[in-house]
Amino acid sequence: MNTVIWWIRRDLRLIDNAALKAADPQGRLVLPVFVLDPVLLDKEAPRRKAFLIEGLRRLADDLRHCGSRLIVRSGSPLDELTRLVQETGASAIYTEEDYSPYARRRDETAARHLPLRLVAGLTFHHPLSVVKQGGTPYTVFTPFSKAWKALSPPAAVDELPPHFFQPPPPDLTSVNLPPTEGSVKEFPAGGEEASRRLERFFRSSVGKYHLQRDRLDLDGTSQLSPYLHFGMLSIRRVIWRVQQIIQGTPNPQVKKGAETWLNELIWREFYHSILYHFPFVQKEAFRSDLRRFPWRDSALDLEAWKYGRTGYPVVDAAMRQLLATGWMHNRGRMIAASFLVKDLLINWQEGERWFMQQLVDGDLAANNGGWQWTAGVGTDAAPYFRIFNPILQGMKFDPEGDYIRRWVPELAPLPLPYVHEPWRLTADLQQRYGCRLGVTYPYPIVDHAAARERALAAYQSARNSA
DNA sequence: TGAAATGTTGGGGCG
DNA sequence: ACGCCCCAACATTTC
Repeated sequence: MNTVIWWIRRDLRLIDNAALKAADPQGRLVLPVFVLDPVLLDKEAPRRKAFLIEGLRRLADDLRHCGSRLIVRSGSPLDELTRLVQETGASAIYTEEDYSPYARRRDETAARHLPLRLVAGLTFHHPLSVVKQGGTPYTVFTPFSKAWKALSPPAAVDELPPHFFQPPPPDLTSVNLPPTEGSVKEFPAGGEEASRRLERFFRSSVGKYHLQRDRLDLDGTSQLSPYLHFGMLSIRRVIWRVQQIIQGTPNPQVKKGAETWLNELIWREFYHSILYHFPFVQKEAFRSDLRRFPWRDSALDLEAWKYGRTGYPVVDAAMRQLLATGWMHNRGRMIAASFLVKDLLINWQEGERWFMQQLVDGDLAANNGGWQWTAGVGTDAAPYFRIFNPILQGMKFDPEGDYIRRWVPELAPLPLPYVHEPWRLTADLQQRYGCRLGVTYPYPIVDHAAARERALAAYQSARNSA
């Protein structure tokens, strides 16, 4: 019987998996293989590693139920796959194409030595198919999204996993998955959980998404990003479903919410496309005129930001949510990022690195794109003078202060105006609420009004000297 | 996917 | 009744 390998990387699912389908488990002996690559895993953030390993366990269970077995190997993918092809006589290796720079180098090398078949699936539309006349890529979101929407969608989705696999030969060795040190309790891994969340989001939140998505104190977002990052959920299936809602709903509110959410998914597609076409953004700013910039070098301020001790409640709440859960509300990401870059004037790449170390959904394309956007150095970036006021952002998107109280417990007793501006507490009030400024909660590490002027001046001079 | 500064308007208090 | 001023509310411009 013809034997092929399904090389699993960021597509940890059986439902609607294009690479798996191309491997054809109904017609051939498909060997599901995951290679623990030390180049990737040794520097992977602990939380993402735990999420990945747990996801592999779930996938192994799912495969067992389909009569198969997950083969896990450890080492360089090229070596391990070469060995597997020799051991099994596999005629082809099917795998989902990954657009990140390391993955592309790895796969190019593998393709020179092995019968590698790359199958699209990481994004709904391949970055090469959303391009301008003449084939040049878009660098501005709105025209990108227009072109994206004008494309005809890929083939229909498989809503069920393949029922039956040929079992791999029993003597084929597989290493144990490493033990996971502390799972991510807010995000149980696996396709089943991902599907449950998708259905819950469609049932209860998508219709209000446009109204609630920016509210830090509400659960208005889908929280699907970790699952999409590792392909525990098919982006194709997700987008199919949301398009069905947009076209099928008689309710204009639901339609609006679904359209707004789809737009966010298109941002994901956009940043994957940017990374694909401009891989250098991993290392430097997209805009060459802002690559040399007078960033401040303050280890102390950076630490205060990382651990939620800036003295600005909404920033600290967001940073502590990240530290505690591995996830941060999107509005929080923008506020915290703006604060690091504009108020502290610290290099956006420091923030990018910290987010990647902490986020369970950390994704090179999306995280890098978001940071470059905030810093105003990327494609279609926020203008340099767009500086978030952390107090106003807090009052607007956490109107009752509940998000702050949840993540910054020392501010929990404070009533409304003070929870956003604790530095305004008089000595008497500090006494009453058990909040001692400079002791239980820090004074602001910068004055926002002054920091704003400083940032404007720095960006002005960088523009002038470029 | 901002915010602050500046400009404009119009209602009301008041001499 | 009238004109003047104040200022809130809104609009526009600027960073």
